[in-house]
Amino acid sequence: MQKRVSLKDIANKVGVSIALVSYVINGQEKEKRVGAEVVKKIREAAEELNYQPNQIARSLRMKSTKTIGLIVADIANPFFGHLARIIENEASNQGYTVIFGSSDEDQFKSESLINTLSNRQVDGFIIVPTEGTIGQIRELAKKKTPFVLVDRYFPEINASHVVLDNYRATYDATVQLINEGYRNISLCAYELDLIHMKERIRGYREAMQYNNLAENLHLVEIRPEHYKEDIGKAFDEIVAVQKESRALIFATNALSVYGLYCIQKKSLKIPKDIAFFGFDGGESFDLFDPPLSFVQQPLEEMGKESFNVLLNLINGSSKITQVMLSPALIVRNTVNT
Amino acid sequence: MQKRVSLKDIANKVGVSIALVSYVINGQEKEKRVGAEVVKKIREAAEELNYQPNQIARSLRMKSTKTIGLIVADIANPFFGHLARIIENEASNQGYTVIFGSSDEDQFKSESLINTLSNRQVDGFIIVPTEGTIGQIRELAKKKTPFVLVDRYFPEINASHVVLDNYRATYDATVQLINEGYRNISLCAYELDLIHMKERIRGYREAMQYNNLAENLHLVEIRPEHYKEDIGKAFDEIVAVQKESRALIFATNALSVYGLYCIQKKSLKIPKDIAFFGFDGGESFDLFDPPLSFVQQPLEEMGKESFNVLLNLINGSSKITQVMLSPALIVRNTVNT
DNA sequence: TTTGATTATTTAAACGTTTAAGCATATATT
DNA sequence: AATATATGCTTAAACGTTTAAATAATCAAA
Repeated sequence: MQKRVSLKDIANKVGVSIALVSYVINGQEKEKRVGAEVVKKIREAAEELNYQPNQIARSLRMKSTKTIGLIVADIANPFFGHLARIIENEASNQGYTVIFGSSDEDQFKSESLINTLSNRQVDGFIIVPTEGTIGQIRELAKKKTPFVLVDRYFPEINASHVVLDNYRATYDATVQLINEGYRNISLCAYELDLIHMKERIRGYREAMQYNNLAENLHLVEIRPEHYKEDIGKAFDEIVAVQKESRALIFATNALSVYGLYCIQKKSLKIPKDIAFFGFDGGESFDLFDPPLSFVQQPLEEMGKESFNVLLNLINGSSKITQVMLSPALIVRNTVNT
Repeated sequence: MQKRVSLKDIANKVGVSIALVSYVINGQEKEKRVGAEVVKKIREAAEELNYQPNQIARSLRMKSTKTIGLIVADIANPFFGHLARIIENEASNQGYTVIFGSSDEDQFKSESLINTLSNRQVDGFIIVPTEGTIGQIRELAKKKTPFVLVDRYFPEINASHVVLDNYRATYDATVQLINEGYRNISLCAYELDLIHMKERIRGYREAMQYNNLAENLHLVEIRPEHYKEDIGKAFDEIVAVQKESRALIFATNALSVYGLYCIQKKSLKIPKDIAFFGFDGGESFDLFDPPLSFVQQPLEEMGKESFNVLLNLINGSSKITQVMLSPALIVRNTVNT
């Protein structure tokens, strides 16, 4: 790394003090009444030396890094990748950069990430919180660190969040299937103590109950670490027990994709043998023949909104903003079409 | 943001100088001969006040931020998302954090990203370079900024890189299809002035020539901004002209996925009507019936290797390391199976 | 011709670290 | 007893900015 040029270098070259150079570089030559001649010389010297400000020094002095920390479950997961991309764009438009980390749904990794990023003095966090991290989030709130939770949140904590209306997502999907004539509708969800999952389960459950299908309620709870095994078992059971009017709703994208894989393996046809309702888009859903139905999350809104809420907090607002975004049903493989 | 505790706070509490506290915090109490009693007091105070070092201040002083900049084409693209994830892990293991940015294959965004991250004093870069950015890369080299190019590189620049053996990837895929008995083999690639694409095209071309199929050579060049239109046209042409023994190789994942979409739309059956060879894995390839063949990139190696090469450069090595990784063919939908 | 205001510039502290150098004091060596 | 060495701690500069305050120079008003 070659030595970078600093304000001092410009000051020396022009023969003025560092302060003047700083004023000019920051466009404060008017307020600070810098002489026209000097302004010109400083500008030229900066240009000539190709001066680039040292953000680290500036951050130290200003106590603001113009950097946010983004903690997702896994950046390799396209859902979070997309979200990250949208947040990155929004941040960049506002002069912020993003440091990211993947928690892997592990509370210890989450804790270590929060610490690392805090020590790097990020101005705020956007966090997809993981099971068991409620204490960490509480701690952030206690320290008055600006942060926004996305995708999931803790109802016990009064903090800003931007999430999907998960209840409505599965409720609507279930009703859609009921309207299409299905009766044996199962929901495949993670066994997870996080509100978004609980809500998705509740949406399904209530939709079934309100439509007098309580006795057909069939909730398949999948252990995240054994999802392949558990989904496999669930299929065996469904195929053995339900003989007709079968439909399957998946509560996450990963579950949907592996579910599809099983459906293929068992040579079941969608929607003839079993109807399918996935979560989040994905290339496979379009490629299927016929294309598959799924719950679509408003990712763009989710990303933009979460950054903007965070920005407000960073700028000193203490208003807590809780946003619940509406899902959209992309309905395609109905028996009727 | 609550005021964070600094070395000074600890020093005041214990009643010693800041220097002593720094020594103890950094585990230098032996070398710097700090009294046992004082060490204990400082440790206790640090614990009690929950001291967390300010990395920004440390960075300024040490001229090292323990941060790297990662510039990919698009973090939302699962290929880059995975790569980012692997790099993130590797970096984290070595005490580094990652600031990322997506260039969108746009040279101006790339330039602005490089500048922003440089000003944030990243210790080095991992870059997936974009068309037209050779000047920016040259500039980095000139300034002796540590960097590693991944996925693509510029043969004109003597710098470290970690890439796939792209020539072999398409060469092997082509030969595989020839061995399966296909004769009318087309390659669908981007019209792009980047070495990885050129090499993929060359691999296909030479495989055809060496097997006396030069007259069947059919290269479909897709304009990145009009890929849907161009792929559509290509299909019309292929279906119209080639009547039998048809096979299609795609030079990137995105092309593969949209290609699949077209194949579905045209109700072509794989491999009966047309054989398929994709690039990079992807959930859809497994879900297809029968599962699809593709060229697999050693992502794990690519990520780890690129970070380690970068780390060497950061640590002062001036050795240029150029790594070419071998692709693997995942062969599945052959006519023979 | 002093005073006051205006204009242009410098000084210096601060942000939170790290670390070389200096300064006491105690202990060991001759 | 004088000197050398070891021990324990402090001082202060440095990293590259920002910015309030001080200073100096110029000019206008009285």
